[in-house]
Amino acid sequence: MLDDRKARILQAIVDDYILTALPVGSRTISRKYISELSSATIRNEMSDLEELGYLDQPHSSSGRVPSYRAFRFYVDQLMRNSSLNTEELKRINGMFLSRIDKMEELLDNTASVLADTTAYASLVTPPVQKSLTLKRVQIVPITSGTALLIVVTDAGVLKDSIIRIPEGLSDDYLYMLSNMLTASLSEHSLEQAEELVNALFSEMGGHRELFASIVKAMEQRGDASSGHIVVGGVKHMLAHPEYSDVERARSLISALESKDKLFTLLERSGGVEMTISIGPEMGSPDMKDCALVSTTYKIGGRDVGRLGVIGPVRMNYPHVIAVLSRMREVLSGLLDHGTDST
Amino acid sequence: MLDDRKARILQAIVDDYILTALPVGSRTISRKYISELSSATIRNEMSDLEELGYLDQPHSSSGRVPSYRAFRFYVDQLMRNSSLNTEELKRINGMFLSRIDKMEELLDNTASVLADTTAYASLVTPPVQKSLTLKRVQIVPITSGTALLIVVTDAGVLKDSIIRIPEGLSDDYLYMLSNMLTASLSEHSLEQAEELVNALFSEMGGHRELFASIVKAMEQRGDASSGHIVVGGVKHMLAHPEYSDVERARSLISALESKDKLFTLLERSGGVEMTISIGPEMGSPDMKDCALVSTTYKIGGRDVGRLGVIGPVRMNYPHVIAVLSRMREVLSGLLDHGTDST
DNA sequence: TGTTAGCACTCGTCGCCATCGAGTGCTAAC
DNA sequence: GTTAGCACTCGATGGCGACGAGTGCTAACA
Repeated sequence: MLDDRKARILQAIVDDYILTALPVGSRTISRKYISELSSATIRNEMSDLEELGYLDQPHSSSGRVPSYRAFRFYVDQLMRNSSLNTEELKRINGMFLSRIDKMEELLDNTASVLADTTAYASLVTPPVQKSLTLKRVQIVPITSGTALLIVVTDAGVLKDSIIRIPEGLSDDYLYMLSNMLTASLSEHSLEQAEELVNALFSEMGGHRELFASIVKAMEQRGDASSGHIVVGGVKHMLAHPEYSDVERARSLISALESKDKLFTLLERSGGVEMTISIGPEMGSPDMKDCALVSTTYKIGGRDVGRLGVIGPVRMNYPHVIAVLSRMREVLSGLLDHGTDST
Repeated sequence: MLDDRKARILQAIVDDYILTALPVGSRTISRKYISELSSATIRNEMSDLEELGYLDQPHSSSGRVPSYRAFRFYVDQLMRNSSLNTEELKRINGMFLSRIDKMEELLDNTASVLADTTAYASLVTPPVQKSLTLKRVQIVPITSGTALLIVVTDAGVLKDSIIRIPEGLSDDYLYMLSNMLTASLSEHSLEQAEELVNALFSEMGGHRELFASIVKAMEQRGDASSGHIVVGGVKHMLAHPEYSDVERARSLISALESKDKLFTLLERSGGVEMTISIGPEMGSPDMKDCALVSTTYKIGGRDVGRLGVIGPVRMNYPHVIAVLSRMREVLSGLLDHGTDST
């Protein structure tokens, strides 16, 4: 643990570094942040902080740069809450205004707003409804051998998929079957669906493959990893000096285009309300000078998806956290009306 | 028009420039491409070509760089067809192998393969079915005030959207209505849908708003601009030396993130089978050192969507064209089975 | 008349060096 | 324990000369 003065100096260094991305010197701290102390005193403290692993020195006669450990400490102990100004609130609330019918579009919008208000890159996962309550199941024939399985939950129709059906089933049979499925699944969660469908099958008999493909489609449905991830605001990343080196920019963009990697990144923090991963904690070497702040959003009180912001390690954490908090509220509110979909 | 020798020299210059991205000198041409001519002769010709506007000279004692006009000429007159090697064919055909149920996923895959085999960025638009034949229409209730309108065409279910419905309609009424809609719309095109729905309304009477929202949803459906665009392989762009300048990279990525811009870009070339836009032809100043090669893909013999490749102006056009041609065949073939969807 | 060898000239790139200044560590005085 | 002072470090900046790729021009040649 650091004593008060060291913590205060470390905070000043991190604050300044977040602002400028330049190594911070003792004189700067003394003049701009802690005028009661002379630069010499601060120099001594900085020397200690370096020894403790909180600061790095790019070369022996330059200012100090906060290490990953300093940011960890900053995030855990030093950081103060930030609040949004009215303009930012207005922009976020603006998402309410335009009626959005398609989930796809809502996610794209969310990603843009998130990226533009933070000036970093953003990640948004579509909602997964493993735990959502089923409202209705309907099978709509497409061709003679295929049909569309539509699953409506309390959060709207979140996805739909193609299933194979035996040839020669009449529309009315499928309609009837849909009604029976709806009757037996309604108000249950997707997790319970499999056994309920099987129960219905053993009761009704009939087309084994049909029931099997329904079960399979529902399983896929609950599996979040099949869903993709919306990425926004990559352009903002290139504006930060840490990416003035094209090689770095390239590997970052590479990482941001690998949806799988992003997915495990978001998934790792599970349902935790607000998670921060910094530098090496990101796992991937491509992202070792990035940080990710992510949060969940809810439908009907249950976590169904994640919002995240990826920025450089020296990102403005308090602001990002404030934006994310607000966004999750807005998005959760929007989705809880249960009328939006696809 | 250029005489044979000038054309040959221009071709050599463009070829070399495409390979190296460096200004090309007369000696290089003489040694590597046209050994029957001395560098001095080529120098004279190059001087002429510069006068004619086909070459630029970055500074007075450096080699020549092909101008936009040279690339136009190259593309229109000089370029020879290229064919794909077996490895590339294998990769493209690999898209067939994994059974893909979701349109979303198919498009993502297409974009990745397209980007990775060309090593440029790729664009893919989802199919639009203005001209497709309707097979079935079904209204699936979601909540008491909303329903999902599902439109099945000969290319599968391409999209579906939420409509408002009057409260208190029974499921069976909607099912009946769906069957009537299907009966009257089936085998007609989406363009004709509006009047047919209106005709059905005046025949049946009843819920005016319901019919209105069906018409509205179908209109939106046919409107391609509502669909989004899948972009892939942005990482490849940063590997090219023209984007070693971060500012340029930033404005390119900015452009690639603005789906609207991309959309008009693709739309402009309408249904033309293979279009090439070079540099200034791209319209946007953000993309003035890019080129776009784009093509259509078909469902049931009709153009429904576009594939495009965005690269630097000095991109490998013959190869890109070969890849695009093959991709459109594969994709069209895949979609023509009519069983893939959402 | 078209082609080519030769040559002077241009101009960007690279490496070298001196200068500058931000920032440090250390010492000595307060 | 704090601070003023000072020598020192080291990256950044800018000037300078050497280098070389490439040019345009001229004169000789087929």
